[in-house]
Amino acid sequence: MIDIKILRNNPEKIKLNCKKRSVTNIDIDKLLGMDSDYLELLNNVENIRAKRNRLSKECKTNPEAREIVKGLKQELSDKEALLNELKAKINQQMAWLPNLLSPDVPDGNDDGDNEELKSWGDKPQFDFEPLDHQELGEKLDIIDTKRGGKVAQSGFYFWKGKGAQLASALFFWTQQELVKKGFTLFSTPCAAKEKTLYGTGYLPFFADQTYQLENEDLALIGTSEQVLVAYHGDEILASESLPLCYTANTPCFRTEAGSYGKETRGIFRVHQFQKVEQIVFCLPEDSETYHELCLQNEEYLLQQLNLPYRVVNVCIGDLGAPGYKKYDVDAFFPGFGNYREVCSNTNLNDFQARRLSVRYQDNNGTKGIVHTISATAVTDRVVCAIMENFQQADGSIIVPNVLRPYTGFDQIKS
RNA sequence: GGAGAGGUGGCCGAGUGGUCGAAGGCGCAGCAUUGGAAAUGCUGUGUACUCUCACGGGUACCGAGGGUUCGAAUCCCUCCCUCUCCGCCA
Repeated sequence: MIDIKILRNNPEKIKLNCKKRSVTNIDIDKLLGMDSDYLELLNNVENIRAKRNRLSKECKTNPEAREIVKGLKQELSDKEALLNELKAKINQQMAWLPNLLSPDVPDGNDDGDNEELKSWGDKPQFDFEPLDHQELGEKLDIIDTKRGGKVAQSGFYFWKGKGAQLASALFFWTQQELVKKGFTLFSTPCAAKEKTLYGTGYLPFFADQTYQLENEDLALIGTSEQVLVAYHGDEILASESLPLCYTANTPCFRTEAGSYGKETRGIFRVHQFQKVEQIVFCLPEDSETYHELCLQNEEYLLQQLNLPYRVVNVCIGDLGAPGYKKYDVDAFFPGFGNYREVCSNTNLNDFQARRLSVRYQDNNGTKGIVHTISATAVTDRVVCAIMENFQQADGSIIVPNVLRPYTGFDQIKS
């Protein structure tokens, strides 16, 4: 949520931001008009209430006061109804305003315009034609998308046998590494109510991505970010307790409405995947630092796995509405022949925290709204990257050293 | 699923129509006392919105929403949530 005071004091800033982000469904001038109507009416209503409260105290001794207050009732309730209506309309519009942008965010329309910041690792050289993870997975009988479709739907899949062991090893190892780095591990609800999704900015912006449960105010989570950030909703955190660094390993459910084509081959874009997440709550002045720190963690993990990757600074057109600044980390997928996104790391600024009312207070009593960072650690996509990068001529896959203590084997072969 | 109890400020807890934004306690902060601390004493200590250059006002909030009333934490209705016991169960 944008601070409405920014809108009042500097509407041009908000207009420019909307223009940059190609937001056309909000009429800022109309919104401002509604807001000033609202403030005027609010003032009016509060004055009537003040009069009522004053006179009510006299009613015991002064029967005339009672008649005057009775006369105010209808006017007050009419105006209150109008006030509520106006407020709801304003909130509805405000909810669609995208976050402000960091000055670091590059211009651009889509992921092709993202700015590459660095790359790490050597792309593997093969003296054979490398396969993609789907084909490898089928040959080794460790990925089963066919039966995923049979029992659930296309877009669901099974990890099987050593594939499942490899995936479990990756997730467990990642959790351990993050805990070593000071993150608190959570096991979370995998369903969340509307307020939670709204508070984290997934509603209204990504409404078509959520699996809604029938006859319940519940949807399957699209990411543990939704529940981990909302965890501190309506709370005031002591500033000395910050930063709070949280992690969880959960399934993530996404309808992926409208995703077809080559990008969807294999288990790259699916309805359910597993993700280890990094969430940080911090003081506003520290969010840049922790945004970078989460990136370092992502890089550390990929380096430990020895996966070549690049880091990109995501451009305006590819940055979701709640984001203030975002880095993607793309691992190299030899079977696909290109880099593909495995991590995204977003500084959300106070956008979520304002919606959810997550505040801090320091020893002087100064209060403010915290900033949140939401960053991937690893997902199933990283397992796919491991498969494609460490495939051998005979179709087997070498397990990265760091995972061997958790898999109990160093190679997957048919 | 059945039966019961309950939701009040950071926490505990009083409060059944006006003097209640809310006693009392704990916690926290400041001051005094001390070599320093503990203990003790005094003082202060909710949130949000809004008006005002400011000092300082106003409004709202006792789980949520509605109703009754001149006036609701308190009465009525609906919903949500929590706890206890029984049953069932991964």
